[in-house]
Amino acid sequence: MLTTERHQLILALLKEQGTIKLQDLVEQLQASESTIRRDLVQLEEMKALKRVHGGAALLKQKGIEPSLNEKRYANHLEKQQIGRLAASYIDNDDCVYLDAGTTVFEMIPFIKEKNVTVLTNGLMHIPLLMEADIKTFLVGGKLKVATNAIVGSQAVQFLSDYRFDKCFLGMNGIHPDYGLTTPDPDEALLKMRAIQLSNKSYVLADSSKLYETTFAKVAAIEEATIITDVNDEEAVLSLQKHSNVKVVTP
Amino acid sequence: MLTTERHQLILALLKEQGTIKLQDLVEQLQASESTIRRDLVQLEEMKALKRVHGGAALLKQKGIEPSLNEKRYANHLEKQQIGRLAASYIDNDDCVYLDAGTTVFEMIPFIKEKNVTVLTNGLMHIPLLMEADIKTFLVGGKLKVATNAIVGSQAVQFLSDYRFDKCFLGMNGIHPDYGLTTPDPDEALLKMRAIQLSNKSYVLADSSKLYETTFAKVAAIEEATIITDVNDEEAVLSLQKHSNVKVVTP
DNA sequence: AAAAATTCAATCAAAATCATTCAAAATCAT
DNA sequence: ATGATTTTGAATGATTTTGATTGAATTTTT
Repeated sequence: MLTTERHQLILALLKEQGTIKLQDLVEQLQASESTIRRDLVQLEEMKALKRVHGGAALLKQKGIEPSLNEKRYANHLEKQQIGRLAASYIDNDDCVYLDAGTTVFEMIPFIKEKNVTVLTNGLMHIPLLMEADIKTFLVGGKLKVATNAIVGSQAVQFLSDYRFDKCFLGMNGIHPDYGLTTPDPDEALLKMRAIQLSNKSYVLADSSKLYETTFAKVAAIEEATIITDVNDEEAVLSLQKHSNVKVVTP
Repeated sequence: MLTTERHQLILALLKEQGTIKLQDLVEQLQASESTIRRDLVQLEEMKALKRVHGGAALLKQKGIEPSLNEKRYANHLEKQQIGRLAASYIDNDDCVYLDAGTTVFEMIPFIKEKNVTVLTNGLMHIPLLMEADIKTFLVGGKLKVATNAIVGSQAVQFLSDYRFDKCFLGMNGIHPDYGLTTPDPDEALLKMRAIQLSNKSYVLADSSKLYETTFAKVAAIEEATIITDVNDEEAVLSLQKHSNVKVVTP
């Protein structure tokens, strides 16, 4: 195996798992311990990873990919289906805003229309957007480490210079009375502004978020189309009295 | 087989696989090792691929860390020393601009002062900045895939709302007559604006960039302190007549 | 706190790959 | 047909990478 290939594999495995043992690398790459040690030394020099006793770990990259716990989350399939349906609402030549949600992340590989322009505040989306050859703009502002998202007043102001055909937002609470809510006030401001600037707004949320409420109000429930999965038919029917709800099924 | 045919086949195989061994090419093209080596040398000269030990790789592979796309971590040790000296110019509470240069990347781990705020347009810097717990803002604008940098008029405008104690810039050409230059006009505009908005400007460049000129003018040479390594003592002395030059030695 | 186990870096020989050189073969121009 | 030029493949010495070994360092266990 070429050295370059080994390095790429090492980083791919590391991205999956967050940390990895040297012995695991020896087995999976079918190379000697000495070779893997040299590889890790070189990758550390290039600041692509950091060495720990017995192996290697990713640099602190919270949220670069959906958190490892969340990636293993039972709702992953549902999120993919929500993502697929969401992407189907995008047309050729659309300008869309994608916020930093994990379900929004799932929709990116399904975006197949031509000449789509994306503005996003989610750094975790960048590799997929590049992979999909989608023309991408990034919101400017403060980096929020916990979610690898761009937030803050500068971000809101940056956003205000644009308009979108559609926006796609993650949300943590969707309630007929309390509206659309999210835990973080900074992100709530951005989501609110994105809705104001878009012709159509979509909220992507799995059913666990329905009839939940979190800290910061984003908008009234009527202001966005909810894309969710089936959980409780009655609950969805009840929600539909207040909002346009699109449901995916497994 | 005609040389041209072989070249096309080599590139086709490479597009499929991302990397390929020289021995595989010998087998698949039914040509000698010497011939294939010459082919790879020529294709590299044409910048159609890059050679790695034992074979070849695509120049830019989607999803691969930008820092891994260099054949060897070119001038790595020198860049680290330049980076270390550059970081030593940062004081507590400084607001600094870091552009998307590879030598600028090297300085991040050496930033130890307290309460430093960084604004950057280089996405490759994000993991290191997070690792170093540095308060980070990101420029807003268009994503330039080739360098993983934010560029464009929006980026220049975003920058214009800030001021910096210091800025640290990569540069490809440093010449007493033609000034500071870089290949890409979009990036040149950003660098120019950064210099205008900073109390002190530093250019980080290894000696291979001295007395070189590239396409787009950024500023006159007097407008920044050059941080470089020793290459030719006379050349450095001559440069010092025009600009403040700081030299690192191995 | 000490011993045992595990992991680490350094070193070195072997293997693999590299660039250079040169003669032979193939192609081109006259 | 012939001489000139280009391309090819083999040989050789130089360089790089790999894997094994060993003593040192670190972590785990008692």
